[in-house]
Amino acid sequence: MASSIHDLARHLNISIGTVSRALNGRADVNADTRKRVLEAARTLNYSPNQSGRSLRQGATHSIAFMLQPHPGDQQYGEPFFIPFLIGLQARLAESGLDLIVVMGAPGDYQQERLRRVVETRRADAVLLAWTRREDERIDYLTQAGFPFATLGRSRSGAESYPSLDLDFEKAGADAVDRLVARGHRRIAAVRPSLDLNFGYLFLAGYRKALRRHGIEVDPELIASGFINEAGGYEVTPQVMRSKDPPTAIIFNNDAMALGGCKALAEMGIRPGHDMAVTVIVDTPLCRYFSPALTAFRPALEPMGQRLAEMLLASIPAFAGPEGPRIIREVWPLELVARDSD
Amino acid sequence: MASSIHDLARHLNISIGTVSRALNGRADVNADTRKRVLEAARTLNYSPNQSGRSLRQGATHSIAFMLQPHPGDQQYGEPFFIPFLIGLQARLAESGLDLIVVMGAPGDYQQERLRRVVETRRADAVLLAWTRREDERIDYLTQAGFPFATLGRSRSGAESYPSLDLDFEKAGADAVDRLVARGHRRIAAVRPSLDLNFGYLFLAGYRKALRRHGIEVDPELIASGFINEAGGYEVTPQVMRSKDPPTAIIFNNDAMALGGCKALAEMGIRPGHDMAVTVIVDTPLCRYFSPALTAFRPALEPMGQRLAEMLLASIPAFAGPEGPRIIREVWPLELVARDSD
DNA sequence: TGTGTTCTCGTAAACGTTTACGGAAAAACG
DNA sequence: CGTTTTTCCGTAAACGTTTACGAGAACACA
Repeated sequence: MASSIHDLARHLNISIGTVSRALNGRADVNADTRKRVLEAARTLNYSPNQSGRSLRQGATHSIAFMLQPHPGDQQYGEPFFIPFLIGLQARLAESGLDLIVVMGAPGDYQQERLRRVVETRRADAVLLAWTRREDERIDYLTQAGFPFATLGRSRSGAESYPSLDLDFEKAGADAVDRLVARGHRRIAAVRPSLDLNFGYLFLAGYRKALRRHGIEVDPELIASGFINEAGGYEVTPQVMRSKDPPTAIIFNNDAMALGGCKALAEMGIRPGHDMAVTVIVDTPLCRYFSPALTAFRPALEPMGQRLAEMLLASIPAFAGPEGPRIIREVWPLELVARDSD
Repeated sequence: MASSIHDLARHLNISIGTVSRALNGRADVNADTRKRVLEAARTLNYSPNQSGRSLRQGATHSIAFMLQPHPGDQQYGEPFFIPFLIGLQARLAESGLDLIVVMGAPGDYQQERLRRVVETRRADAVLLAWTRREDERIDYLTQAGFPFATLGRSRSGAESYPSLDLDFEKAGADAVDRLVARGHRRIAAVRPSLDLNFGYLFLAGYRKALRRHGIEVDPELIASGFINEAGGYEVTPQVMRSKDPPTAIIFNNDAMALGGCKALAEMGIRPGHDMAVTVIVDTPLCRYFSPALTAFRPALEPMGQRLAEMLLASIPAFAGPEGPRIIREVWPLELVARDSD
């Protein structure tokens, strides 16, 4: 059924060593022989068995992407990851790498699955998303000496790994700037309760910008909840109970924003009329919601491509001739003004 | 760094054969030895190298999911697949299988990528989505004798493979029934232009139900376009040009519905007031659109789980003691009544 | 005690590659 | 022509497993 390199060698009456060298583009093989080998490979429909290569080379030619669910989140950051995956996979495929997607039950934080991937050498490197402020996965991987990169920053691991993140701090500040310019002074912030790093960055930018405008940061206007619709629905009323309620709310997540808008609607408050609403990470949902939500949009597909590149550049086996490099980048979020503010 | 079975054997002063047998739960190993081996494996942090197992066993312990993009579709059926993937991966993980996600550039129909997966024996089986009426991928896989299952039916391959599909025919009919019951007689249908099988099924149900109600099927009320927002936006006006325009439109896809609603809005037609709108496959977008779109909802996560089960049941190596079975199922879509009809 | 059976384990081959090594032939050079 | 270099290829080991086979020991039974 499956033709092996032996079949090919027998068919050509040469040794398997030569066949392998010809196929792998090594220099020490006659040009004519190489041509014959390549041709025979095509007609015999031969392609090398991956398991064989992996075993011999000690490389699996695949990358594991750990899709990290949260407690209380049933959606896995739903619309966010698909375009990212598209870019990621496209770039990996260029280098002949496959993408293994690993998910887990919400709440286990995937340490177990991660260990399994690493210990069974199932992938040559892993990609982490939803980085936390202190991230034990990063500690584990650095300590194990396993190649990895992250989508998002963290305080763990001494920045000795490639990472690509969005500039949530600037987005938070930009959101405040825009609202202030439109006359708002009482601006609330709704963010995830977990120690997700982007939540901290967002809040830092929010605070900094308020201070820059001479506006006092009011703890009553800051709420945190589960990073999903229910979370937004639950905590948004908190900021409305302030004696001096906000005239604008910045949500750190699309799902929380949708839940928040539902809560607002039940209080008779209409986003875009009675309340300015801004969302930090744009998704299709923001666009189709009514009113369409002003949001900050990431370039997800290019991000996927770029992170794949960065990961590859950090691995000696895949890096170019100039050797492996650790690249860390922070990408901007682009304002998409719509009807909600 | 990585401990192999040899290290374990040396440490225990027994042969690697015994270690392997102990680890794999074979019968011919002393209970005491087995205990010692398992304990040592734990302390030495040993887990078997996947490439080694794969090579020896001729099985990769992974399943490839071919995410099929369409020409003109940049979204890869975006929100649809994430919950499906969650269920799929969860079930596969239970059996120790990894999930490889393969995407491709839109338009190439992925034959090339599929061949690569099959020929390099990168996965033990593949999973196809977006099945077409006549699907060359199915023909290729059956002819190659490669295990696979499909999300969706097809006319190809003589039904000799497991498949899980949604009952688009019944959904199409139910949608018509509901609209007729609400007094509509001029009901339009907007469907994808490609030979996607679910488009045929939907249209068949639509036609059948109309006839059952004694309503003539008017070709002017049926339009097809690219299965994305732009496609819906482009072709929806066609059905409005009829001398006797529709009072209701059934969209076969959420993205097309959104595009269609945009076109309607530009004509001053408000879904839910001047026009009843129904969508066959519900997504979060339908829920948050304004007006919220009445839609038929699939149970995506259970579907993922079930299809994984069905695929495993069809593979001798993974099937239970009663041997491999080909299972084909059709699941219902559940009506979610909202504000658009 | 002799024979047959059962338990348990070691030996070694095999899976399909890649690659270090060495050697024969050809080419280059004096 | 003799020597050195280059070109090309075959040999065989290695990667880490699993497993067929056989053998020794222990046991059961007559």
